[in-house]
Amino acid sequence: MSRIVLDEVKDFNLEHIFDCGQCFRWNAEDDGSYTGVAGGRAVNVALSGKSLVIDNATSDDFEEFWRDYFDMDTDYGKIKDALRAQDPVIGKAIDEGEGIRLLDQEIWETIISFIISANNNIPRIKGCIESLCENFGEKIGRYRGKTRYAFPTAQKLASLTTDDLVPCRLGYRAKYIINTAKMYTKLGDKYFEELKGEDVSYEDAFKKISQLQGVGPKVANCILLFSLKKRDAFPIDVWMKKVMNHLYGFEEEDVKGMEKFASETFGDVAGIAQQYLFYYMRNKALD
DNA sequence: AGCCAGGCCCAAC
DNA sequence: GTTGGGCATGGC
Repeated sequence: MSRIVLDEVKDFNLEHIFDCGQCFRWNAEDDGSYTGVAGGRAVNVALSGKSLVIDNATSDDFEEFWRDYFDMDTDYGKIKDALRAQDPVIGKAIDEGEGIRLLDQEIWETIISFIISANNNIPRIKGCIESLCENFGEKIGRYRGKTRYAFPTAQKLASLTTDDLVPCRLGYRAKYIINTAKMYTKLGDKYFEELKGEDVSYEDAFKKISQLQGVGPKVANCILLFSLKKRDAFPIDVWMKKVMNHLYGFEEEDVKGMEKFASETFGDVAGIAQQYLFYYMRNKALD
């Protein structure tokens, strides 16, 4: 079984990366490593000292997929310094989740995952997604004692009815998923992939993604941030409302004010700031 | 037991 | 353009 090792990894903490709410298919092992599936590849990721070990991956896999997935070519140290310099308050949130990185996730999977996330809790979101994969995803093979499945394709989900999705316990989201699958296959992969481009603005991508059923402002911002490389996207959910109230004194209903503040203070890396803040609020026992 | 969860849709202002 | 009720399901 192949594995690859990267030395001298910086600004990289597995718990911070996988537990900051951006992804749902990674699970911690007893030894602190994480096992998950992305890009149709099942791997285990471990950090030993400053070395990142990706098990069940080749160097070709790394160059083709994992390098971008883990955003290895971005200097988070520089971003964190800039955020601290810009705002005195965010430092303690950064301290709490200093090893967060924004994963570059697949668009289709991210769209569906965050439609499922609406008015839902994280353990149940993960369960729904795994169920979707086991029922309708392509079998990848056995790895570490379990059969692993890819995320189901848009074509596959577009061919289903809400009755087919009953075992996944998606509730009222099932029809959104099927309608969005149909819309996605109609528009085509390319339509969405192009939204990743630096020449596509946040506003343009936001409007296009918001056409999908089940995608409101919050979900759209998550899709933009986690799969369309729009690092200025600043998703505001109930946890963000809490932390923005706690750290900055915003009224929890003042979403507009929070967005304005984020844009003015954190600028084109507002989404990265958002990740530190979200992680801080969810994991830190507040005073 | 009852409130809540990474909100959205849709109708009614 | 904004506001509010309704919403499947199950975690805690």
